[in-house]
Amino acid sequence: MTATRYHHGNLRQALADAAVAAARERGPDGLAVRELARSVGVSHNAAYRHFADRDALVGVVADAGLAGLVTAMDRRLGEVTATEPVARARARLTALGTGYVDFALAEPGLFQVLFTAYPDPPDGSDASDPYGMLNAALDDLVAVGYLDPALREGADVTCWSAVHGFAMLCVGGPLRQLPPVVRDQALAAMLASLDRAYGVRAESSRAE
Amino acid sequence: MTATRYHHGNLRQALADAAVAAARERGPDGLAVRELARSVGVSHNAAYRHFADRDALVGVVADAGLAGLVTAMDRRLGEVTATEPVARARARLTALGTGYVDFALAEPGLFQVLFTAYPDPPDGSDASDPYGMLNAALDDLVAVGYLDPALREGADVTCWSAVHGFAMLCVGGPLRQLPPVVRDQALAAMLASLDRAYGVRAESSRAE
DNA sequence: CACCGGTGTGGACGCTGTCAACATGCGATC
DNA sequence: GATCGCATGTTGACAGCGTCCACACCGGTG
Repeated sequence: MTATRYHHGNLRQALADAAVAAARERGPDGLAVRELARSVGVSHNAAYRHFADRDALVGVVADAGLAGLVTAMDRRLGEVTATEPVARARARLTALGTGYVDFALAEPGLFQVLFTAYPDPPDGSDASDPYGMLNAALDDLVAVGYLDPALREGADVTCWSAVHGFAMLCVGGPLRQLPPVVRDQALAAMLASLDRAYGVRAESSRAE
Repeated sequence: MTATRYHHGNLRQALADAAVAAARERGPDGLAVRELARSVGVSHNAAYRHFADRDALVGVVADAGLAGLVTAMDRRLGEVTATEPVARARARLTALGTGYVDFALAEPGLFQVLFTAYPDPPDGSDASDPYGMLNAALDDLVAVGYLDPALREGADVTCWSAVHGFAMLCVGGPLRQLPPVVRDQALAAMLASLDRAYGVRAESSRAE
């Protein structure tokens, strides 16, 4: 335990912890540098020895949120029991979406902070990033022959958009009052729609 | 012209106009009561004769945003030329989505303000409300025989989520840097996916 | 003409983020 | 082992914010 190292404690970590706690309870607006400093028993401005400005502190909370999001998605991924390749790949895509919304609903404060300060444009190939996880799942869906390769491009943005929009509408958005039961049914219907949209061969996508 | 009626002008309208202008240029954070008062040449606190608090002023901007959103959706609706009922209903749903994103990208500030203060839970039956417009389009899709009635429930939330999520990710979100061309293609792909998901008969939605 | 109430003003309080100057004490150096 | 430097923490200040209160104005009503 290297708790009380320097002058007082290891302030940086203490502030980060307090910031995450505050964000969980009161969302993005609950993150005030002065109040956090006060809450860890240190005078204002001390925080500025460890964080360039408020945004840097928010960034740390965003990182924590991102980690939580990944964890929630991983948890759902782990619950997939199907072994038949196609069924498994489809279930895994749905699991990712469910985990995403799980996190948003369980940690609305962190979720909101995360998307006011998302750690820069994801390249989509990092498997420890939500976007990377999604891409991997979609690639897998192609590999097992369920997703038409012609529909692969843009599928990532489509899936992310659907799930993200659902979360945003339900967390502080216009659908915030939706009863949990209805909400869960709507989510299931949405994920089923995506599954359906991607399981169909391209010839039926003729427009006009 | 009833411009200078009372003491000075009709302050309420002047403040509302200034607020909308500020929101357009600098988003939700650009809405400061004191600054708005200053910008219309009146001392701070004067605004409090016309708006209970800052939230009330933000609400006015949100209303303006909502109106703009409806206008953008209506515009796209008006561009639909198809006459064959099924093709027309499908095109109208896609048009609504396109209009929604049009507005978000053209007026990111208003769009963001709108969704930090959405005028209370929409009941979905008002045809001058975006959610109502969406529901009407979906009902129409059922009426013309394209959308399976069994899939109608939840379709509203699915469509709204997809389009809203796309807008949020592209406006200040992780996908804010997406090149416009790629962005437009992704949107088209998403709308096509929704169209596909709803045009398919239910028997293919068997899971597991 | 007097007055009353809707409207605008000025001042104050407490909160915020951030900068500058000052104090403190750990750890490396002589 | 004493000393010095630098990272760390403190105090004070400034500008900006939202909001409350007391006061000033002025137009329409009695």
